[in-house]
Amino acid sequence: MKAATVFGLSIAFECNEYCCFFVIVMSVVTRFAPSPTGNLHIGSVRTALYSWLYARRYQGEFLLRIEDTDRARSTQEATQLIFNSLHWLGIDYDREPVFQSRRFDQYYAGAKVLLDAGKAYYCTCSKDRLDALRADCLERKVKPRYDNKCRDLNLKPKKGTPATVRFRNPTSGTVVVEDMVQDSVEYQNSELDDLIILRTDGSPTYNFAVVVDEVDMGCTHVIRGDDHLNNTPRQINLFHAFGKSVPQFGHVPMILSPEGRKLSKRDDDVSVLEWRNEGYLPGAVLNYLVRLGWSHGDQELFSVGEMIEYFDSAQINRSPASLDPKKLTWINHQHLMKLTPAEGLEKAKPYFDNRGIEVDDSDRNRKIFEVQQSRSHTLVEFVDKSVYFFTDFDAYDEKAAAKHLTTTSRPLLIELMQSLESLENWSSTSIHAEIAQLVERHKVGFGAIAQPVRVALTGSTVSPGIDVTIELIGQETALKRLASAVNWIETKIS
RNA sequence: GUCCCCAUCGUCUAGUCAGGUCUAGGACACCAGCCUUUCACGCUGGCGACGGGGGUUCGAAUCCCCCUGGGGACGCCA
Repeated sequence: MKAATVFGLSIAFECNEYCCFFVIVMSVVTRFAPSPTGNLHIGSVRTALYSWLYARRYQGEFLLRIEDTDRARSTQEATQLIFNSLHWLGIDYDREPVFQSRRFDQYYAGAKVLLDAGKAYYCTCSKDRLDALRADCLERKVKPRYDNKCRDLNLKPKKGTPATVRFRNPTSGTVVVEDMVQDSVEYQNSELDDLIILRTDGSPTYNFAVVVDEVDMGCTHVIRGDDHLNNTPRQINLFHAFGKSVPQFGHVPMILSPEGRKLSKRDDDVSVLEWRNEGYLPGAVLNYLVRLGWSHGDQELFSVGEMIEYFDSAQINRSPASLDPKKLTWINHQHLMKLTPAEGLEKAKPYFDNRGIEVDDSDRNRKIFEVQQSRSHTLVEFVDKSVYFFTDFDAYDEKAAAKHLTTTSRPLLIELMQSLESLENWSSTSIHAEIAQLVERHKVGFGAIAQPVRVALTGSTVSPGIDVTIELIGQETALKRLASAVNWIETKIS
């Protein structure tokens, strides 16, 4: 569909038959507009996902806008974090990102249009006066709002005189937000006041900048957190003042911490990149996030393609959802189990690198992933559980060694070592046959030999099937570790 | 304080708009059992919810009102 987006217009002009089709293709434009002031947290990522899904679902465009008008709080690092997070998740955007900090000319121009039309005015009220006004309102237990002191003064401040520009909000009537998620929400204009659109330093305020941006970027659908719902009537009035059509809004509820509290931006555990570090798969993170507040019947597991195919704003929940790390882990496990060995190995590579272990794409390594994937919830867990295939462990698990590395198991280990030494066809099948014979000869249970061997080879009592574990550890290493175990038992006795 | 939003198992949710098929379904987690050479996977079963009160109706999780609880907004932050 990318190609259609790029070539849509020219094809549309050439071919009448497809014209109508491409009008639909070009109609949806959504956007994600984070402010670069810290971690990109989970709630933001989910609104980005919903916007992206919506655009992809309707073959529209998805745009990125960095809201960095607050120079004091915006950072380069945070901007990079946004790019990295989206890139890791595979949430791609269709045009170059828009930076609000580079669009001040457009905001001035927009303000001038309103000023010239008498829809905005200069205000010379000082910050102190405004603060006092607000404090007074709070004291009188009424909604804090500007008292319109400068509204009809027709001020023309000279250069150098500090003045803000305010929007002349309608004083009567209602504004109805027709919302894709919240249905229609009605506000009285009397509840709204004349918001500042340009600060004394000339910079635009949020509610004004976004309206100019939505218009310039041609956004048709604005999907964002419901903390913006109360801003929406002001923005709608602004759209009207510009004589522009109002985009379709969709206000999605926030995401709460597992304890049901508001997520804090400072919390590291709410950053998606942290989830990457913990070994979660981007597809699984998307799957988890999409189900948080949205559903498609009883389906729990979605590929990205399915999300796009089924995503539907009508099924977005109106109530906030709490994060459940255990369900994330389960979903990640499910996605991990669907990976082919080659894919799994490739995705695990960076995590092996972190531990200084080199893994190439060999048949053996693929098989290691294959036998571990149902036992691992995350890539980190997979790597942690597989190190003994690559490097020798430092020490036996104390309890495991005490229980299984004993004088009783010693002869069995020695005997197995002998049969493995002469084994020509090194495969789990033939290894299994050797163990089976041993078990038969000594009239013991399979576990009587499997557990001591497991401890000898892996250091602990947990591993995949013992035959395949032996195979994958390799003949040379297996014999070496078996010998060490026998020695260990001897030194323990003496 | 004012305005706005929300409310089904511990959690994510289906069901709510078009009231009956809901003694409320699924999933995660938890518990028990089966499978089994350990750990997992898998399978079977169990525990577990319509916040409260009024209406409307033959019938309410579903519609209306009130209460309670939670959240948001009310910035020269975004």
